[in-house]
Amino acid sequence: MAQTTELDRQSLVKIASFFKVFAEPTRLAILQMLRRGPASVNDIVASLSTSQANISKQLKTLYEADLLIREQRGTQVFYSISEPLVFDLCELVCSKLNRRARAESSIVYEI
Amino acid sequence: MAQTTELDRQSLVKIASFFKVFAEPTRLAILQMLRRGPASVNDIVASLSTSQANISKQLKTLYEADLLIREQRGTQVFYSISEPLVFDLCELVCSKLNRRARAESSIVYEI
DNA sequence: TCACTGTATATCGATACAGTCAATTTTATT
DNA sequence: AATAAAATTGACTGTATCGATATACAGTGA
Repeated sequence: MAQTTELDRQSLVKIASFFKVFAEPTRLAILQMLRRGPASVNDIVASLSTSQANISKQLKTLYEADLLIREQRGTQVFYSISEPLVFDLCELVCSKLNRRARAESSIVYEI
Repeated sequence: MAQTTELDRQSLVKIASFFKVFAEPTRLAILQMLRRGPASVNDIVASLSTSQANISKQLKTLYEADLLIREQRGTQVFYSISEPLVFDLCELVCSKLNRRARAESSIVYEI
């Protein structure tokens, strides 16, 4: 049974770093795309409007956060989501933003 | 029934901004403290090791993200957590980091 | 080995923001 | 009014990082 303790600074820094991974729209766009299934870097580049270099950089960030699986096939590299947590997290936030948005507009957030 | 749609850039930016609020250790420390109940700015300053001006600034960020309730009593201002989402979010992330950490150490993350 | 494709990295300009210090506002007290 | 206490705001600095361009690297086939 886990015990609730006050976290030291170092632990808070780690948690903050984890949230930071989700705190960029391009990375969220990548996650949104990968939700449909594995995709190569080129697939992702084709579906987003930013440079390949930038996609690669963001994929590295997501990968190092342990959120993605990397699989090389020939010259291509396929990425896929490794953590169901990704969906849970986004669902939580989206549902909150939806609740909030419903009061003002009809936009529905969903990843 | 909510319908799953691809989000446009603008929506992703909003979601990213929301995550960004959780992406700073000082703000997480404030949330951790407020978890025990409402506290004045001074209370928070006393329990954390940063300036009062900084605490004020971070409180403002949390407040504008709609995560805190602000209540003025005399010259003091009391803040408290307004969103159960805060706990859900942190629990999700902490449990993941705990799972990951257990393989390496005995640190237990909890907010 | 050479050329080609797919991916990763190096570097850089621009921007964002945490944190600090000083000044200011706000409320209560005398 | 004047003063004090509590909190906020503004200007500033240093750091981090997004996105872009150019380049390098890895794998494949001729």
